[in-house]
Amino acid sequence: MIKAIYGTKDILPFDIRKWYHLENTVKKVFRNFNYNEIRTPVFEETALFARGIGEETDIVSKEMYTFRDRSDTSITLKPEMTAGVVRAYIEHSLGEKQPLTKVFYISPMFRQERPQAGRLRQFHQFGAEALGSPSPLLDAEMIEMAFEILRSLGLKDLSVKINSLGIPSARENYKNELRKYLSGKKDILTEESKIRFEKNILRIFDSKAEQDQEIMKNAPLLIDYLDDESKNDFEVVKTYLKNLNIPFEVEPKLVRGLDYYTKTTFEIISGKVGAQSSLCGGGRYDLLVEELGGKQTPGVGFAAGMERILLACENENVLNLPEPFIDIYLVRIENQLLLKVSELASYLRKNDLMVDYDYLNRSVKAQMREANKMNARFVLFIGGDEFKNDEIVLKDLSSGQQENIKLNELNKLISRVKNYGT
RNA sequence: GUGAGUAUAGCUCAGUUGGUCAGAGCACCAGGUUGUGGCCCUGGGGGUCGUGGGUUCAAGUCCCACUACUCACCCCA
Repeated sequence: MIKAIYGTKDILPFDIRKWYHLENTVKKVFRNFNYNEIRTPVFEETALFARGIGEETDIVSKEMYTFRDRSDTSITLKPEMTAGVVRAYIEHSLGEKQPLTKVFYISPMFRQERPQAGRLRQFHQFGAEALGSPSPLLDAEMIEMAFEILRSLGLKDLSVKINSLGIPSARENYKNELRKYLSGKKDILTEESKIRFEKNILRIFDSKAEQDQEIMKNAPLLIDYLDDESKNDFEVVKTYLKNLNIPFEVEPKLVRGLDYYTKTTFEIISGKVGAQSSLCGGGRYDLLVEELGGKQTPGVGFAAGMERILLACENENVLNLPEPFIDIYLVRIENQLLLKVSELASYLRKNDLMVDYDYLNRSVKAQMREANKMNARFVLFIGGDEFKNDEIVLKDLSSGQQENIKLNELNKLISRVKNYGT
């Protein structure tokens, strides 16, 4: 048997409602903030991600689905969306058409990691990017949108963590301080962290190993070494968040693993989804557009993991979706009336009703069971004496009441069905 | 890449120290007076117990290998 690729999941018909619900919530919130959707290809030239995300990052160095196509071009399935959005922004000169570009996306992403709860190899993210303004107002807006989406889904067990990484020169100064602090203690770090010491010293803060955490507890904090501008912007972000009643914690050890972040970074964590608790993360990236060959353009954005959010919704039991139903199930009393049934179904469907009927030549009883299972509001009987008198029988399944309707008065039937429950 | 755990019907799982152990519930199908559902009752289909070896008179039940899946590390959404 051929099975789905390791780390990929089918979204089956009875699960799709959850996805529609999530997607609709996402689109609604983004629309209210006037973000428009952008769709970029699922694959890009490998160089885009290598330059955008950073060669040394885990994503680029060991998690990308990279292959050569028949023209020997190195292609990569997108592991995140920001690089592609920025590429499109530059390629289509969006910055020339309007000073500020606000976009959102909903898309599958691909990373070859070991799957576990809340982590797949093909997974889905929604997110937003705002390009063209350095204003910390937009940083706060990103957090607000993400929080608003999660909140309107009904999630409660959330915590917002924010930090500032500062501008690169300030960060370099800080890294030197950190190197000084760690130089004498290097030997007691884990092997992993020794490598980080060389490659990306900030990431040592991410380590969950106790011995590392013990050492890092007293390490100098980036937030104390920020440049004045970053410090000021960070204060503005906090002021706005407070004003918006969004609870947050400053987490000085929050380090984003992508190279492009500057200044504000943030993360929203759920206490209900297992080890992969980060539902969304993002931050400012004022140097990325230039890095990818565009004009100097500040940007800020975030991405959220949809599987994780749905997991959180299930574990918090907040997804109270209405039962699916159909309007009418056509029950055929005599099998030779199939042609008439299909004609009626077609007519009713054209009148915007959800209609189904039996395709398996089953008994009336079986057809009724099927109607009940599909949560049909009405059943329409076709056949018998009534049909000989040009009538069909409409039955309201919740009350059990039936009424005969003339075949030339179908409008009456349609309005009856459409006014169900009113 | 590292570690741990699991693997019995479509799904969730029982199967005691190896000897009627191939089961239950749900789901599915058919019937319960010949044209009408939800509840209930009766019956039915469906599994070489992940795969391959081994131990034994006898193996879902013990041992080994392989494969798949799950969780965690790592990393991130």
